[in-house]
Amino acid sequence: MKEGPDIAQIGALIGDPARANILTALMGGKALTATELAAAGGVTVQTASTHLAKLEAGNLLVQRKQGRHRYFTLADDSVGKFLESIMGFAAGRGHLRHKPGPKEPALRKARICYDHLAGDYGVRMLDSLIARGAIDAFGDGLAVTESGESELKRIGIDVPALKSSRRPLCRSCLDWSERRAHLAGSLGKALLSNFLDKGWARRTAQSRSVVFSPEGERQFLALFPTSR
Amino acid sequence: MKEGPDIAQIGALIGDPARANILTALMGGKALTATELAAAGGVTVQTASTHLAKLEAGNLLVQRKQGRHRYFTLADDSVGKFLESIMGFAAGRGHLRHKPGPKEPALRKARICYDHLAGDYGVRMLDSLIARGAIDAFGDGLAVTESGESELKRIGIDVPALKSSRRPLCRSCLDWSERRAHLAGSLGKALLSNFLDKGWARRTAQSRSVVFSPEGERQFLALFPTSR
DNA sequence: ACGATGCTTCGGTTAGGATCGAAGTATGAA
DNA sequence: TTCATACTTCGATCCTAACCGAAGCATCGT
Repeated sequence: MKEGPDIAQIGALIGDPARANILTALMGGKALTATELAAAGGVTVQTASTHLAKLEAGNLLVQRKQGRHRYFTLADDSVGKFLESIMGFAAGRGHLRHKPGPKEPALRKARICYDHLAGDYGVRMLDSLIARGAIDAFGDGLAVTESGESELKRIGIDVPALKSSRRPLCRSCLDWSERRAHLAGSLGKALLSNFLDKGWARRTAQSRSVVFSPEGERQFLALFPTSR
Repeated sequence: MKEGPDIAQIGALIGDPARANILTALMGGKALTATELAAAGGVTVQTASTHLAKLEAGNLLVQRKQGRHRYFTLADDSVGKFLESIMGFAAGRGHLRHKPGPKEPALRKARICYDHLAGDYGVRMLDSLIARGAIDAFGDGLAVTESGESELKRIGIDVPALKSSRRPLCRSCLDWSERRAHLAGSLGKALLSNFLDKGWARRTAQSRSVVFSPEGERQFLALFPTSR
């Protein structure tokens, strides 16, 4: 009858629309204040405050006080991974929004998934890396090949340094819009940072979408050609 | 503001205790009737009926009419995979039941995770297969080696036949009680079926736990020794 | 045809929780 | 010190949805 962990608690936390919107907003990876999250959730600050307290009690969020602001972030990347998996599941089952907003196309093209690149461009990047043999796809898992390591070095990614971190180097992450895998893990994070540092793309203030500059887009597409 | 798929709908479905218990019961992999699920959820049949209708509308369940019975199962193995991931997350965050029931130890030792073996024994089996080189662990992914293929053949598993199915041969599945990976995928399913067919173990009627016979346990432990 | 079983639908009750206005606390700026 | 901003807590309202009793279908056995 009552077996295993209590999934109802977590489900209930995600089940409220305001909280779901708050969590979705935090998937952008940026720390946001309570007021910003209230706007994201479509509720007043009082209401948002209680929601944030509940999410924090449920260990989904952590807060960092800074002056009179309180910045909230997802508790760790396992939460982000977890939420993205729900989104993938939801998208695959037709649990889509009634009204796809104007920002939808931009989101499908390129967006941030916790700390790495997702959307069409994210999928394209991983496909391209696999096609050229820089990354080996082994069942569910991914691994950088030797040739891939030197290739990434040319782009400006120090793979051995990334390996030393406790976090997995490569992980595949199911993309809710494309329904295919994109690259997560410390390498995925490093690649996105790389693009942002080079000025190829920038994060938008309000949304999770990533906007490429014309030149950046050209470079990106040249670097990661489609095999077909 | 409103970006991406609607995770709130799914969260709400899982968020009700009765529904969560129903889903947990169905993780056993067996098709269950509405009446049985009512008992699992701790509610009357009327209430369970409305819950089941909602879960079906949310594409989490499918029903199969058979005479005057209606058998419910999880919609497909992606639902099982998804739910197990929530359980893993919940277990890791201390969202455990207040009262660990008397069946808990049995569940931790060996239980069914949708269609394959989980718990201590499930983890032990995968560890042992990896340690002897029958399965290669490659980042997140798993793959059967050539020597593993012939070894499994001796046990009675036809790996090439399993490969022909669309379903992945090996997948790692995070175990909520052990917090480590066990073997899922068509191979995981085949191994469990194999043990059941041989009479080494049997599924229990009410619970997800798997009970080994004394002789079956001896055989299993001999076949999958711990490396330490 | 008849009753028994399995399940669903209807109606009405109840409880939990989401919500916001208003007041209270903390931090920073002037 | 005084005011403004950021956030939380309190109190009260309101609404959804979970729940069960009772009645209604559907299917099986005899």
